[in-house]
Amino acid sequence: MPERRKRATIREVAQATGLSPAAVSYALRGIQTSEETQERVRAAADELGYEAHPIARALASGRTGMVGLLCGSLEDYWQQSLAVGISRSLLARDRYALIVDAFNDPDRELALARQLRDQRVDGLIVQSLDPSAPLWPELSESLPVVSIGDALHGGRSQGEVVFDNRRGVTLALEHLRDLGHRRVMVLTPTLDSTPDRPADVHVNAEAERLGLEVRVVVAPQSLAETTEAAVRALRGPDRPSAVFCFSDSIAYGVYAATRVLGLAVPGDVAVCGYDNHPMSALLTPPLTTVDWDIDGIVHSAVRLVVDVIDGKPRKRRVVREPSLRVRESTTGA
Amino acid sequence: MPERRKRATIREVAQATGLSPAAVSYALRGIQTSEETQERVRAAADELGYEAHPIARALASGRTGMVGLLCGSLEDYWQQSLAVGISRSLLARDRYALIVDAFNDPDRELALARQLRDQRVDGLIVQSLDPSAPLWPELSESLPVVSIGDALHGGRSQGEVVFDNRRGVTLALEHLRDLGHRRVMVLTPTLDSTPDRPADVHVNAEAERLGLEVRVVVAPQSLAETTEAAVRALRGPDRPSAVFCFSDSIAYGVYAATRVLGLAVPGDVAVCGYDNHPMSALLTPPLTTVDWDIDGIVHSAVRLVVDVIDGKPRKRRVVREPSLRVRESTTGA
DNA sequence: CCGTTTCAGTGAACCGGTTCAGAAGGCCGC
DNA sequence: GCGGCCTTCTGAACCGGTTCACTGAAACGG
Repeated sequence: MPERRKRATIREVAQATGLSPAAVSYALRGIQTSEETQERVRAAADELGYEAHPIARALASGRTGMVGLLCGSLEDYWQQSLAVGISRSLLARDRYALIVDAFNDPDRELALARQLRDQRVDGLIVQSLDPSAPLWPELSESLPVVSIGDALHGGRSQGEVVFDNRRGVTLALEHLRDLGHRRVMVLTPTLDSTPDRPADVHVNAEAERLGLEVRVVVAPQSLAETTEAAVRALRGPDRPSAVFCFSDSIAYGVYAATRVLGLAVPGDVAVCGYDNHPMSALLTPPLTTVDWDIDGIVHSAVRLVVDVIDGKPRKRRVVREPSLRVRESTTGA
Repeated sequence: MPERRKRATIREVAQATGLSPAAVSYALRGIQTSEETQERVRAAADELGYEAHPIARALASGRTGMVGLLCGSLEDYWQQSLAVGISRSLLARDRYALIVDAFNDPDRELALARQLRDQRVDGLIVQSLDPSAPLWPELSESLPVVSIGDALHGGRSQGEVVFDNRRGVTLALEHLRDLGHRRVMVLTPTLDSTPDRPADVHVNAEAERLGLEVRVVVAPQSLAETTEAAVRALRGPDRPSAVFCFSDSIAYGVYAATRVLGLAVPGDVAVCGYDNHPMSALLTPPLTTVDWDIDGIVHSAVRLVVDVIDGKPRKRRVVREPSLRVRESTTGA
């Protein structure tokens, strides 16, 4: 085990400048001291190679400079991008992200939330699997919690970045209707308990409004299973003329199914996705999909949590609107 | 700003049990105390809702339980998967990853490495942009450093997970030769300073050995530019019969180029990638590519760094071998 | 039976900052 | 000339654990 080089402490800087440790502490943070003293302290600190010890600072001040990021599942491209973006964005604000993955297990999610609190993160960004869990209100009282995707029920969390999924559904279905489709199949990850994608309710309402005949089908997790399910659904004589998938990866399964069945996209069946995965532009044909502006979401979430941590009053709730990326999987070449 | 609920300290547990704080500290870690005392202490701790304070522990013991992960660029799918995997793997060992992104800037990389050291991470996993930087030897002396992808020059880092890229090149080129190709174009991200993908040197040597005529072309960063470059390269009369891309995303650009030019894959031109991005199996046609077993790499790196931190003697160097995923982009349907 | 180990537990120092109450000095107005 | 206020700085407590040197007692060995 390598030996850590001993670094200068604040007391040594104090000794070098003839000041008290307290004065040095203040001076280094630029408060409660004269310009001249600050200058002198900085010089001495540089001289000695002094660097603040974040751990000691955290213990004394109660803030760690770390923000917990609790993800439902990092398997998911979407959450992965979010995690990476948030990590970068926090770093730009001199904070670190502690990224943690619940592996799609709500129990584990709650355990990890506690664990992060015990790690003394300054705040928490969470895209919850189970926003109604009783832990959230409790947690929100002891540290700033910002939720992404859906408000945490019951707890008045300190911030929310909400996706307007209804708008996303509307965009996709209107697009399909405008292209003349009447019979649309909707493939959704799960029907219930995906609070951020309330497919069943809103899809049916919108379909009614637009005069569409929809059939909602649950897609399994894996690509292979999704492909099978799509093959079954597209084989019958009452094949829909368009498929709306509630995630791009489901759409990939549909693409695979069309290959199996020898169907042309969009000639025999139009396909519309949800997420705008970068890969979706590269498929043959490129996939029409609902785009979510990840950067904007990241920015909102980080800004919310940081402002709450810093005690700045902030708008508590940000709603992000999706847009539709129209490509050839619905319009043809 | 929400008020943090005050939690029980070790001294309160000591008071409750009539022991000294030191005894409680020992008992909770199961050392230096009798079974019976440990039991009593645990009971009292549960009673009081005591949870260890990681920050205080870190300050006193000098270990934070955090491992820094320094990535060259999280833009890259490859590094993103690695980061996510490492983060999960560390979590499973009760440690946290501090993920940090250098945005492809070697200077920033070094600054971040220092910053992580100052954050007192217990160890560092790094996929360096610049393994020859003079900082590495210095850093390796003050904390465990494990490099992924290429050994850190000069510094005897505490561990290395090395990719056998030569083997990857060999696999791909042999595969193409076996299919009868003679004129192969190689698309590589950059010629120099990609130590983990020493394309130019080894490609030429292997091509010679296999009797292939290769042309090495540098692919730009973005997909659009890559597509343009590929269009230019594939348009001329001396079009190669196969393209070997040093990353799957470059291959995506080649796919786009073949669409522009109306070329059939693999009929007019066979394409082989490198990385085995999950999406590559979904393209039309599915992409033949060199696969790297990310889980294995993750596991090796985490194991190395954790063992060094824990002072366990370990094999210092692990070499990972790639395998070839043969799909239709070279063999046809 | 007495000297030597081992074991369980104690007290105090320590990790390296922050923060609070208070003191010294300078400046102000009256 | 004096009370009051502001600025700058100090001393000491504190954050909440860990660890080291040491003690008393029990176990052990010859």
